[in-house]
Amino acid sequence: MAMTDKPVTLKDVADRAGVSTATVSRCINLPDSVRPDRRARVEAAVAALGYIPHGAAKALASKRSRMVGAVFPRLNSILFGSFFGELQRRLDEIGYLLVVSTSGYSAETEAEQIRQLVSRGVDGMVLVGHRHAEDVTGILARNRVPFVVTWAWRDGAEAAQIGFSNVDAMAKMADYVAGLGHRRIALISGETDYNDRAEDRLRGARQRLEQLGPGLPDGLVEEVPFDIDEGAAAFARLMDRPDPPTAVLCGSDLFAFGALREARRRGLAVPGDVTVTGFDDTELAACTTPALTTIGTPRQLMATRTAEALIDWLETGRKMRSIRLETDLIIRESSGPPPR
Amino acid sequence: MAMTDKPVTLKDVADRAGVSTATVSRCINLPDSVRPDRRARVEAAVAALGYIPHGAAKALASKRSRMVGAVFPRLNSILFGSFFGELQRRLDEIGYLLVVSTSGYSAETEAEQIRQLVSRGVDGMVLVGHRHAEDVTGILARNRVPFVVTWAWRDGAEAAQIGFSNVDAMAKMADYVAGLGHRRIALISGETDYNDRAEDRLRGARQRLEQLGPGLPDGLVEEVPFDIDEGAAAFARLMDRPDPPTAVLCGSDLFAFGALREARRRGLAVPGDVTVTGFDDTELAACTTPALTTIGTPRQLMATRTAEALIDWLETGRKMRSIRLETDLIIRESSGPPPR
DNA sequence: GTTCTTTTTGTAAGCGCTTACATATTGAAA
DNA sequence: TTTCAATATGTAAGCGCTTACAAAAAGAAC
Repeated sequence: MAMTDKPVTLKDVADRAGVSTATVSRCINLPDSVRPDRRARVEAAVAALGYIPHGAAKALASKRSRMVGAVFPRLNSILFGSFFGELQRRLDEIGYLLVVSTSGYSAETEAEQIRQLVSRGVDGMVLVGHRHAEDVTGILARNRVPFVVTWAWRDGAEAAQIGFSNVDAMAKMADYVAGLGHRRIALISGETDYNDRAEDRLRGARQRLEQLGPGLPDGLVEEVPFDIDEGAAAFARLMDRPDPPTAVLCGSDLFAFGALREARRRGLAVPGDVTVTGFDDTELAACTTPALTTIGTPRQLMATRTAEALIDWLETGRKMRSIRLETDLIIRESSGPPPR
Repeated sequence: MAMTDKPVTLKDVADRAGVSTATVSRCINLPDSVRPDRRARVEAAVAALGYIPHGAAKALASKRSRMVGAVFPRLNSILFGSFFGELQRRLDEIGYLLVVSTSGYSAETEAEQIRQLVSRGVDGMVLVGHRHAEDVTGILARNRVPFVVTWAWRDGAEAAQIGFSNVDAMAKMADYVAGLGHRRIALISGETDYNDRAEDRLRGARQRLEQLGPGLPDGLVEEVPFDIDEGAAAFARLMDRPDPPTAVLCGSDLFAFGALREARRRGLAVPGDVTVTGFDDTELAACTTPALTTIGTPRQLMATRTAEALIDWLETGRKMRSIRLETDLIIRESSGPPPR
């Protein structure tokens, strides 16, 4: 295949095809602008030499990398997996590469990662939530990197957003559980520092429960890191109270899985003794025993729309418009009336 | 901050600090080679201007992108999540960026994606399994892109590998289940086309079961796509047979989750009526009812070692040596003696 | 102070590609 | 044919950085 020992360049192709480098470049980027016979010659040369374009050179010359960056809190969890996978797939289809990094739920780290990605020359970015370190929007603006906020929704937000209202979603769940007759309702929440999704969910539950009567006293709110075992431990603490709740809302399916495990360990029936609900409707929510009542979040749709809208923005230069998506209350088996 | 409207370049920093571009470059890449006073001036200029290096230019000039590529079958599943997340985290620590794409379990697509990543200039690659399209190793070799194979182990393989033996792992499970007294044992396997992990697991089970007596007749092997629902359906087909198995080995926890769900739907007790085992020990294997007996795969360790060894290879130029990792049989509640 | 070595800095030539702009070719109309 | 517009191609100037190499400065030894 390769004639020489060094990587094949555009120039090599041009020489072999007997045309200028400009023509080869056009064959690749604007094929219609070169006459068919020449194009055929060039394509033959490309194939014969096994030419692979040099992305960095391309990016440098064209000032576009066709890379989109994303910073997620974590990757090693079922939470972001489906969103991320779909996002990657869609971007790939449109010819963009997704580069991803993680913030570990720290605003500092997130800012650092964003800087990294900007330095790598991403054309656009996908962020999670509205809350970020001070300088983030500045950096993004100064470097003209369009970005979308996902997983959240704020009315009238300046930033482009494709997401759902965490407040409303959790309120919906609170509504349902209170409607079942529960009067002592607890919440296992993710840590709310620099996490506006967790904060919104907490607020949604609290507002609605206060409105409906039961309220949500501080003692019944456990704020813990996103993790199954933490969920289990938080559930244990709640049930060890002198006045344990009859329903435990979880800010994440992850917590609910832990809670279910702990309930089983203690011989507590769900929902007979205590109702447990999740949030996210992850792949496995339907597989637990009992199957989990939870909030369905439109992760796949959110990913698809994000990819499409962001790329459109990048290609046309016209700022995308935000899209508000809806969540669903999914009632399975883990919820029921309080024990009497 | 920024004085002009355009992105800040090395030259801008150099002008402001009153030094040459070479000196600025050195401040960034070999800080020790420039005198402290000048370095301070440069650093001040960098800070004042908010300079962010241009990755593409850097890559073009230095012929190193500090990017590592990875192609996974899928991303939107719990299977690769923990491996991937850890890999990303480790690479980031060492200053490398992970760019990832998916093959959808197709060799064609995988080759395409690898070409893409090579074109993007990745310095190294992480692949899953040993089986790839024809030209893959050629492309990688010609472009001098070192790569590691993960999730699998082949004695004497030429490629660098960090993984475990899927054959041995599944044999271990077969051993255990046969030892429990089962004589009709079925297997729900992932599709084996272009998937040597699934193939190895199938082979491991078959070899060992033949050796031990029960054997693994074709009728008791369901080969389906990696998916919970497919697992449930396969389990249903197996149990609908006139002579249903007393134990169902699953080639993935995913299948097992589906099987458990279907068993519950049918009122089958696990393990009373039928034993179900998984593979991978995903986060949730301990949370199902009954908790899943499965094979623990060293995903985190594999990720850590992969990152370290690959980067070492890239930096020193000395080919890394392969590392064989071990799997564990994890016995929980979903397995027991056959009904009598 | 000299002289010679060592360290620090600057100069400038690319890295592989895109893209104005200039030039050449084509084909239709006259 | 000739003429002119339209189209296709080539020329060459960068894109922002790294890095030989050359030049200058600093330090050591005398």
